[in-house]
Amino acid sequence: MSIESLLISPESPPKRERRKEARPGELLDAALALFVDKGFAATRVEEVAARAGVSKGTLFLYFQSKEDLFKAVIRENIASLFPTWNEEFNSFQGSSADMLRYAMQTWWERMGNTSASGIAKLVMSEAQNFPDIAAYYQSEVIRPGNALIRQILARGVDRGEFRPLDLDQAVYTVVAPMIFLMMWKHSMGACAASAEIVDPERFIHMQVDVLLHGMTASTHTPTTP
Amino acid sequence: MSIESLLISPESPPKRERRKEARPGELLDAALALFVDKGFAATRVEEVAARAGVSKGTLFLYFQSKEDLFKAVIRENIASLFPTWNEEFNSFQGSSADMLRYAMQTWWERMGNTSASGIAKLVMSEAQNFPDIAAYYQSEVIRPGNALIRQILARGVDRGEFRPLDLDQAVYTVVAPMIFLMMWKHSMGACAASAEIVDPERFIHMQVDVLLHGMTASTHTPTTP
Amino acid sequence: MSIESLLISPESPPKRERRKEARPGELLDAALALFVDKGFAATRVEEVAARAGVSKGTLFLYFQSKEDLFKAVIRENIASLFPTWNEEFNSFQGSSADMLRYAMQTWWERMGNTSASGIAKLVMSEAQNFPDIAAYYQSEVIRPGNALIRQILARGVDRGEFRPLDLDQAVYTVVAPMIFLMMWKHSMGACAASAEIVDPERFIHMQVDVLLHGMTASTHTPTTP
Amino acid sequence: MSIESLLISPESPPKRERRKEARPGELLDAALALFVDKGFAATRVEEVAARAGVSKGTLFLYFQSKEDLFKAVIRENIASLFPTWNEEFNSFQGSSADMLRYAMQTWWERMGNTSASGIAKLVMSEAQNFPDIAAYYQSEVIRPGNALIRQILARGVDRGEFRPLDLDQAVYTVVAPMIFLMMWKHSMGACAASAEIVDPERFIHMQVDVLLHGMTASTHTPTTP
DNA sequence: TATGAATGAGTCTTCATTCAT
DNA sequence: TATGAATGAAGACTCATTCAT
Repeated sequence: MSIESLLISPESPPKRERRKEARPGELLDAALALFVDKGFAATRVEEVAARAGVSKGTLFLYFQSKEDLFKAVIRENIASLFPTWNEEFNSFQGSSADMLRYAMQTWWERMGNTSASGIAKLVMSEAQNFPDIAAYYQSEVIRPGNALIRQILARGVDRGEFRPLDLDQAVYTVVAPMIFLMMWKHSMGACAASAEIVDPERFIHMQVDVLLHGMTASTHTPTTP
Repeated sequence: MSIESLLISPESPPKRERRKEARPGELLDAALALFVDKGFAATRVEEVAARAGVSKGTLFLYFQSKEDLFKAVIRENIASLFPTWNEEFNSFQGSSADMLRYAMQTWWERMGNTSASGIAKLVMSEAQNFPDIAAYYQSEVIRPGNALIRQILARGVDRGEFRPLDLDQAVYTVVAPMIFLMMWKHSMGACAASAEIVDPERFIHMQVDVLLHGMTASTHTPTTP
Repeated sequence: MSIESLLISPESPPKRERRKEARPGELLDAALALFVDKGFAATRVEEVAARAGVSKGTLFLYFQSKEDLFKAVIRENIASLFPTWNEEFNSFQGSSADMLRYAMQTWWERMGNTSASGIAKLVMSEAQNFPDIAAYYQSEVIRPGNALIRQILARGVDRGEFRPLDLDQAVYTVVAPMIFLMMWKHSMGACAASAEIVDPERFIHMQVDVLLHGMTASTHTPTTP
Repeated sequence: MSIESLLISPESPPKRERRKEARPGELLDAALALFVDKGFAATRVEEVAARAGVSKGTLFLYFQSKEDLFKAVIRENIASLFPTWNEEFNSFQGSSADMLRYAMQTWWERMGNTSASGIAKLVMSEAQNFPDIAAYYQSEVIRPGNALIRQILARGVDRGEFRPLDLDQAVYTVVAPMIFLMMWKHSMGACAASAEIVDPERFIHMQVDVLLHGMTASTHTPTTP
């Protein structure tokens, strides 16, 4: 869909184009979009192929089966998330509060707002039917993700910026709202009818606000029986 | 079926009457379990029928189609949650902190820990394919649920127990972790491989703790740019 | 295709007839005919179903897969051959020459002239692709068949009717022409063009004649270097 | 196509000339091996091409279709057998018994033991699906082959070495065991499980022995009703 | 000529749905 | 009502064949 292609050529779309390198990526993109949109089962391989601009048979040139395609979609879109992220946080300068706020905003920008959030939805929806994908996601996304958050919280506690916390659980305090937000975007949030649209910016702002209030060192705990 | 049921019962239900009324319910139960477990598409109607102890044909006597069954499952299991809940909270005596804590614990006991949490998973997973179900869920569950939480928070703010809050957003501060917890239970949490099991009790305890800390009136807000 | 069905009823062929017991047999018959005629690969399951008067789906109600159907066809048509045969020969009265002649004629009547000969063709044609079928055929047909022939020859030798023979090999002296005859019938013999049609009666007559001549005790062996 | 090939090369074999002429032969060899091994339908053209060391597309440069390739395989491997054979037997010196023995041994050496036996298997297995191939085989192999055998038998009868025979049928007395042997080698004989392996040498030895015994002139015929 | 990416008609197989009993 | 045999539309996948390079 380059500009030229819109201007020139009423001729014809070149058929039987040979683009071996590009194909898998195009198919993966098409599959991601459709799987996220309609779910794995409700997406026909022919649709994926069509969206990628190729025929059904071509898809099977690159992926052994529909399941194989599914797994490739997940893997492809998960792989490169954490390496860069980890670095960033290792060299972070500033308060732990800022760090946490930055983490959550960044999370949204780089995952929630991209197709990666579709992956999260997909994996959670289909985890039961694809245990190996679930395990893979667990080790490649959840574990490192949690570790990252935990690091931030530990830093805050160490520096006396946050009060002492049960880190194992505190991690979910950050993770849960973010995952909720991503899921929501791809389920209820995508239904036009929904009046209660969740605005990510405001949502995150509030979550951060409450979290930081709640974690900040203070003398008294609210009444607990 | 039992001998007694054949002997006693004066104005007795007719003998071979094999609980006609119960059938739809049994089918709905079976369908709920299987849909939650395997997803809508991966569940065969024959499995549902088998689990309910009837034949495939019988299922179609009560439900026009598989989709119809799906919608009935959702509707059936959503319906009656809030009436009783609302009452309970209208007459609640005690601090708003306790009220919030109670709300979240109750939520888990009555939804998270029951098949109702399966519904949430189901609806979120299939929302795209069943927009009317999503809309229905929105109006029957999400809206009243949010209203309930909002009420609690408003009470806390009014009474000066909580600091002033943007209630529209604050609601999600409570809702997000609970929905996350239910989703998790039915996706990643159900995969044996998962080492990072989330313990609901501890999870909720921590969430409440941080929330109350974070919402409780205090003089200084943590650094916000 | 009974006579009545041709006379009466211009009404309509009853659709959706329920004949659970009859179905597998009808399908097996249809499959046998088509497999023998066109080979396994060239036969479409839909053809089999159509020939059996049912729909494609019905076939899969009774057989898990096309391969499964193939194996069932073989098994079904092989099973009951030898039990009755063995008895017959155990109680045979008469010369061993007559016995051998009877064996070969009977072989043709009961196998060669029936669909069972199609099985032989089928098994030999597809043995490579279905090793387990080949093994099954080996143990259920070839081994008992050879044993039967061997018994007859041994009897002849014992009684001094035949000259001493290397029985292991002599068996093939009887078996080879019969198997050739069955194969021929279903391959070259079925092609109209073929001028050299093999007439089973005369073929067997000659084979028996030469065999008996050749096996009959005599003093001199023809020149062997 | 190289520049050199246009410039140099007086009568020299051009350098990069990759044996154009050899290609079809290599493909035919590969096809023969695979067709014999797996059957026509179960062999993919890509496998044939790979085995011949060329690409799939190249195969279609030389053969219009898979069927065309099949027919070429048969034709190619049948053609030149009989010319040399006929000569040999026209000038044979020695007893007709020796001649027959020699014929059968030679048959095995030059057909049974070579890929030509695979052709027989192939043709018999697929005769139904390729009637023209069957007809061709009939006229190019079976008719001349039978004629050859018939000639030998006639010679024996003429010379008084064999007893008078119905030659039309007697021919099969020789042909049947040989064809059986070839078929067996490529079907049951190729299945490892098979304990009853037929040893060609001993098999032929016995067949010849019985045939010669059976055909040799003698006064009495065994009891025939 | 040779390649191998691309095609799409053809098949097997599944499963929601129907309907005769 | 209840059954479950039968149906057939739909979908995954294969592979002979084509064609741009």
